[in-house]
Amino acid sequence: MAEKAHGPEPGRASIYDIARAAGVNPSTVSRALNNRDRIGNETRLRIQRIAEELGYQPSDIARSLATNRTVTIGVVVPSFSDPTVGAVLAGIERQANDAGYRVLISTSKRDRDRELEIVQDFQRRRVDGVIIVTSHVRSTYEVFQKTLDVPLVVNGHEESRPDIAVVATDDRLSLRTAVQHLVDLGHSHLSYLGVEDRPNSNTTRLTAIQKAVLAYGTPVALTVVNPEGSSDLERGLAGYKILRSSGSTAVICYNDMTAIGVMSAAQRAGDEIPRDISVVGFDDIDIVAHLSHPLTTTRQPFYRMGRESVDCVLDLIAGGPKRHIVVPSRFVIRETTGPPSH
Amino acid sequence: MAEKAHGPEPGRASIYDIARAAGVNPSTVSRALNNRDRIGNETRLRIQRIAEELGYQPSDIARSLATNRTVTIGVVVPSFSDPTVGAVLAGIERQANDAGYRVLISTSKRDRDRELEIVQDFQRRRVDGVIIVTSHVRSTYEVFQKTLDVPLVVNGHEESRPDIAVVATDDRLSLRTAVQHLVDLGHSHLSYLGVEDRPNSNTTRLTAIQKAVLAYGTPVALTVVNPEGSSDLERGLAGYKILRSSGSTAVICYNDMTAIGVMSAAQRAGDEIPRDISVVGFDDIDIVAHLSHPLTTTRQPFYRMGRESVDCVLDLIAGGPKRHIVVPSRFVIRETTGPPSH
DNA sequence: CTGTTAGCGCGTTCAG
DNA sequence: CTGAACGCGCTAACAG
Repeated sequence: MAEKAHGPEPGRASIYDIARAAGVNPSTVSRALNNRDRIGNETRLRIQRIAEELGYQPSDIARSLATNRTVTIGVVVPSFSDPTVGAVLAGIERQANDAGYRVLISTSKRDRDRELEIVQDFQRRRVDGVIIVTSHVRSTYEVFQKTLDVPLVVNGHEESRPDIAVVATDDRLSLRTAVQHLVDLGHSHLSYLGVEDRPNSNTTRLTAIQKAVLAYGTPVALTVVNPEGSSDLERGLAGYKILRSSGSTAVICYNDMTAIGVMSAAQRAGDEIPRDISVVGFDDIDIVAHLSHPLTTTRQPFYRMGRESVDCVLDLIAGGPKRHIVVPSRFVIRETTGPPSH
Repeated sequence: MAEKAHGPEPGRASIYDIARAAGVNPSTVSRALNNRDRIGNETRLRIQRIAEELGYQPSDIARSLATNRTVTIGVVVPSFSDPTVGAVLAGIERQANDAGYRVLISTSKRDRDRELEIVQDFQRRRVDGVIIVTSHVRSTYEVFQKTLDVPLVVNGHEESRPDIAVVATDDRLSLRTAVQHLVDLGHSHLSYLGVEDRPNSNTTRLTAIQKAVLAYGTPVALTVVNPEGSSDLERGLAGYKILRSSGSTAVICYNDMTAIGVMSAAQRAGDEIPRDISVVGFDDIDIVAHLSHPLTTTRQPFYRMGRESVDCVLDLIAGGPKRHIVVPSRFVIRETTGPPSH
């Protein structure tokens, strides 16, 4: 295919070519092809047939230049290899397509500068709106303020500046439930296994847990572990011995992947779950319900958040207000949590 | 942000505004901003400064209309929720960005018609090239033939029509190695657990296994299972009892996710891996090396395939030939395969 | 070195 | 109901 880059007919005919072939004016062709008013039915059909024959492919870029709209929303995600991102993207694409919009995606790799560059690139491309999934805007706000001139929605942050539209889950509630669950089971020494490369959400979650723990007074202790590693899985693997040596009998992990790492390390160390250690994840990615030890975790409505984000940005485009949407998450108890053995 | 959709300066200044402010001609502004030749250094700097002050954001769509290039390559993927896709996309984005290209992604949901629609949409947007990851082009070729007029590369298919550029791994070699491995361990009754929604690759893999099995003559039997299910995981779960009742002592799964399903079902049934059943996956997605039973599987170079695809399509854009690139995959033996117990 | 003049392909007035 | 003319924002010849 694409035998000769610019063959005779294929694809590169313009409305001028059609107009000439049909013996009409280009503007008439425009009307016919866009099913506009004020055009005769027979000429419309004739023109459409000719367009078909010529293999006419309208140029969206010319159209965008003329209409000043691209019908496109730009999406920034941290990575493609994160299953949670996949679910959000699926929701975004679905809702956007339903509304007749297209989606333009780039990965920030969790890099502040890159995030900013991408948004600026989006603006050069004249996207109608932007969604940033798990963003750094909060800390880069001044720079954004200066150069941003497009409707923007941030997806994933619980709390943010009131002048930024946001769609998020409330991590705190479900983490409080998680702590409650573990305490009810009889655990008096918990630990939190965090990540260092996502300071915002990590701190939010840690704080939520700390608060929840404090509510029980002294009987409950909390150890915080922030292992190094190049992936969540590795961080989980690396964190296990540390938290184990701390004497805690249960661990709440930053997310499911770190939990998988923890469990893998436990298994390797000959420890039994949940007898020797209770494990709690976060996200509820597809696999964790089907692991040898189905994981207790909190289910995040990623797909739905994606759709909500689109609704939110479309509202903005239509001139609506900056909404702050919080969607509920749900704590799911499965088989990796149980009473401590001693 | 985006306080007023079209504020005073922000973002919507054109080279005309700059030209007026600088007292020069618009084309001079164009030259200055694109660091072209034939322009005085002081005027260049002056113009750049003014552009900065006005918060100038060049319009890529106007530029594209003028240059007839978008510096964008369109990518069709089956889904965002597939970890293998994530890796391919990461490679594609990386290589494309390194070459100064952007990437436009849409999901086909494995649907023929949707795949075609997306490619046509890409053409309307005038992308410079297209990459389809795990495509249906082979079976839709006639339709494509008619409407396609853009460099195209298919990623993932082993074999394809010679008139389509392709980047793929050779599944057959590693599957032969897998069969060899199992036979060497003493297995005489294998089974293949396939999927029904990807007939092309599924058939290719099945055929490869059948051929490999036949090479051993009668002593090796092969049972084929194609369980229904809405996800690979579920297909694995559903397939287990069938293949177990067939009497086979080892199973080669379509991919790692189905293998995870199989292992989960085995565990639930009280069977031990690999004592009661040896399990082989395909893909080597990140987690499987860290499961309670590290999975024997074949490692696919997804990231690299993504990069190669970009190189391939850029070659095409530059007028090069339709290449057929085959990148090697590697069979990795871990802990889910062992000798049969009886 | 810089200004002038044409388009790129389409939508959209405003006339007829 | 249709044609003519202009503009979207920018690049690219061709002059000066």
